[in-house]
Amino acid sequence: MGAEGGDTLKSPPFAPNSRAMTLPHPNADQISLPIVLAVLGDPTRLAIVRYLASKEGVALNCSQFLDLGSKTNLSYHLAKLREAGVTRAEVVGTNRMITLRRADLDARFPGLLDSVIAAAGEDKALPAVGGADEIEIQA
Amino acid sequence: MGAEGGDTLKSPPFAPNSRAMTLPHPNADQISLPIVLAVLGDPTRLAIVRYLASKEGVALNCSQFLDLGSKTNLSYHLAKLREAGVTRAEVVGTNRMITLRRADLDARFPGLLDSVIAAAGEDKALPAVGGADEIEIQA
DNA sequence: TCCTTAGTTCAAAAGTTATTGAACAATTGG
DNA sequence: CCAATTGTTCAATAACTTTTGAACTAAGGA
Repeated sequence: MGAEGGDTLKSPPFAPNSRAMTLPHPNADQISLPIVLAVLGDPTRLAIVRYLASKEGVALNCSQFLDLGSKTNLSYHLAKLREAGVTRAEVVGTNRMITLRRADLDARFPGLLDSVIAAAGEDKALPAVGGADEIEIQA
Repeated sequence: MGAEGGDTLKSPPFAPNSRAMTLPHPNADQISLPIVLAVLGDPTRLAIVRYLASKEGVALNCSQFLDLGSKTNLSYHLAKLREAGVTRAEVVGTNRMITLRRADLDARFPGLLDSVIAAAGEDKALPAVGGADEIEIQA
């Protein structure tokens, strides 16, 4: 991945967050540029971000991305995105409702997310989330 | 690095370019977003790009970056940047004159380079060329 | 309660990337 | 020509990252 991304799936260096119910996220000022770039530099994760951007305002659960990989593999990639500060995951029952951290990213790295999303939209080589059965749950 | 970057230091999938005198570069339409992001997601390479941006218009040779790593290591990172299409390296004598491929990057990914450079400029954790990162030991 | 759905964790295997030093090649200045 | 300068290549190794399946937890519905 390049930039050292911390522990991934180990004891969080982030918020207090004990006794599970929320997942660890960096706060805005802890978001690192090289880590964000490295995390976005993976086609699966870039495809996740592109899809999230295309549904902005809607919180999606992990199963929405099953076209992009196995359940286990998505769990891994979604954790990377969350730990890098690119996405936020809110626990709702057995679901993780996932959103882009647009405001935080725009504040830290103005223009970056927009240019990445626009360019990703043009990228024919990226894997895509197929337009089949979509169960969107409103925020 | 994430995105599959091709062979690196092997037979070029790019231009004809036989019998060394020019180095292999992708042309603009071959530049891939995930590969560029993955390549920029390394602190050393991001520092190289930041420094190139700070000297835009000037072609720098590899030795300029020696603060960021060993000669061999820089050769490796500069090859990655070149192969991803982020930089151009022109052979001039024993030197490789290195420039940012700003026009090509702006054409392919509008706004991306500017936002990365601006954000990298704010990043206190990145290694620096001008000695800002150096620990000076007194005699 | 039992079953299903949603997602995580673990450990192993595979694959990639980064770093190193020694050896090399090409150019240029003395 | 010789030596210095510039940078590449090679092979080894270290250090990650990604992918996988099996086992697991937690919540919610029948």
